[in-house]
Amino acid sequence: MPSAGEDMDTWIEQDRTDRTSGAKRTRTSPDTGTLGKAVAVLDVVAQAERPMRFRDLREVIGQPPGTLHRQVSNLISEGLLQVNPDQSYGLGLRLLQFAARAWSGNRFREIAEPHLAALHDKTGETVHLGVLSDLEVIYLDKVESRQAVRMHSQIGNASPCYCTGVGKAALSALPTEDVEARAARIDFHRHTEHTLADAAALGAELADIRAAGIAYDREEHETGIHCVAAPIWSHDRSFVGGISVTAPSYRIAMAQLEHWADDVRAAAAAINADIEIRLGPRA
Amino acid sequence: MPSAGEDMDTWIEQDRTDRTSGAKRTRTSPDTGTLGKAVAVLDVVAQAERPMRFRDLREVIGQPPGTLHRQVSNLISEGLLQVNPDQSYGLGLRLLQFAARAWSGNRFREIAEPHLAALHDKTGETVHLGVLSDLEVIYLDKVESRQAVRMHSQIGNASPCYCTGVGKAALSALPTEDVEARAARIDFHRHTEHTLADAAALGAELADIRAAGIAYDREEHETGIHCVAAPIWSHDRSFVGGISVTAPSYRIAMAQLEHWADDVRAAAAAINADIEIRLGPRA
DNA sequence: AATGACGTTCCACTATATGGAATAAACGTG
DNA sequence: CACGTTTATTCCATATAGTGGAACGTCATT
Repeated sequence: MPSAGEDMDTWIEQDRTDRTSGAKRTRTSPDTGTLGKAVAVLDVVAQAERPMRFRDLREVIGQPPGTLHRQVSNLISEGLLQVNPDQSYGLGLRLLQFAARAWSGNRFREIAEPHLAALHDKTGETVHLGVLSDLEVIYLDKVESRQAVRMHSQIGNASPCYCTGVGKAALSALPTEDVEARAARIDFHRHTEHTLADAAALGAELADIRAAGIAYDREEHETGIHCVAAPIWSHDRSFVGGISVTAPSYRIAMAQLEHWADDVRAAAAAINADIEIRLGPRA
Repeated sequence: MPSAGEDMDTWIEQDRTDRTSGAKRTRTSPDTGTLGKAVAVLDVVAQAERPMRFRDLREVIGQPPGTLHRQVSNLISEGLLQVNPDQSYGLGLRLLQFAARAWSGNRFREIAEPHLAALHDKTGETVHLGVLSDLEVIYLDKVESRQAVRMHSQIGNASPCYCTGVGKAALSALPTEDVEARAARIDFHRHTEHTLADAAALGAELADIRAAGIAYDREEHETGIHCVAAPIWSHDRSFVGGISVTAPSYRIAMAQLEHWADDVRAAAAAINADIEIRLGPRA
């Protein structure tokens, strides 16, 4: 049993007996066979900075040309991958379609939506909804004042859990053993001078957050941006996430964030109550 | 060679010698093996109206329990699928992450963006960017006045090509043989009383559109909504799409749309020029 | 025109997905 | 509350489907 990090998979066991016994398991998930290799390709294309052509892919993936070619062909046939006019690869449009459904079909998002809107009305600042996915927070929704900044710039994006309000709030909803297991795998990159430095600092911070029911991001991810956040969770904690009110520090003082804490906490509590009702044990 | 419909796959041939010789090929893509089965599962979950539990999936997919279970397990491990608290399946968050990248990394969208904004400034109405994907239009971007309507409600969504402005514009950029091949596969559902009834009507309409360089949707998809659209394309027509200005007919008269036609055509021409420069043969 | 790099196809081989059956867990019901 | 029934999960021999080396096109480069 490799790691006890994932507890949202209790229903379906995912670790199968490791056939390739001494194989290097870098980071990527318990053997998912052909599918795993396929999404590995997608991942490379998704993560890539510069345009990736066949040769570039080959270099990163390390598969022989014949094999890679077929994998890529299949992905293209399925619409998950595209060839740009300049023969570089891009993610396929089918992923957009899937995501549109994933988003609109997401029960958490649906339930949280009105509460986010209310919170935005009350504060006038940007409100986020995010859920924890392993070591990252994925933003599911966003309500903001000026539409100038595009919604898509955030939705679906992932940020580290240890330096965001939503991330720390989400972690605070997990049992400490679980947090410790995850923390051990975190690469604590120092984004700003306020970024938490290590697992110990995170653990201490989380204790405070649990006590208060509120998490602050004090410019820990991006200089000049801070936020108040509160945790939300499903009845069995298989999902944990959070909501936050984010603002630029030059305009909104820390004191103001603290003043909003009650509203944020209340909104989160309301969401949790709704979740309990609509997704609870006896839903 | 089964069908001449897909010409955006010339670079990578996707039809492999059919091992299962007399197999029924309903509609889904030329044998993509394990991957194909996996996305078939995703598709079922995505398309599903009611919540799908294991049993429901099994019924639709028609795979034996053991097999389906492993496929589902793998999808879950990869984050492409999730189990909701009520043990129904939903699309995974990883799809959101991929989509965020697919969107921000899309060259077409990137190039078109400023032109869409300009067109919106000029008209004050909602502007769309969509690309043709087989028989459907997938919306890549949207600029609208009131932010009340959520962006996500459209982005990534697919609409039929035969009853939307963008769709008809896109088709008009394809060679007639190609259009005919696709038209033969279209199910001409009568969304409104103005919806084109069959392939012949579509063909005639497309001739007009080609001549004018402008397509109208005269409440053909949704009653009370009409639009002006113009085609855009890549140098080799491997991608075709369109941009449109959409408005409710009660507020904006047809005459006004016709008045905007020149602007729409000009914007599309500008996008095409940009594409030629930045994605052209000698990019 | 010749060279070389890159991409694609082919086919014997074997790793991997398959599905039937057996097991376990959840569910409803008398 | 125990029973039968439905639904989900595990296991394993088998065969299918993915693999990768090598041979073949194809395009750019000198």
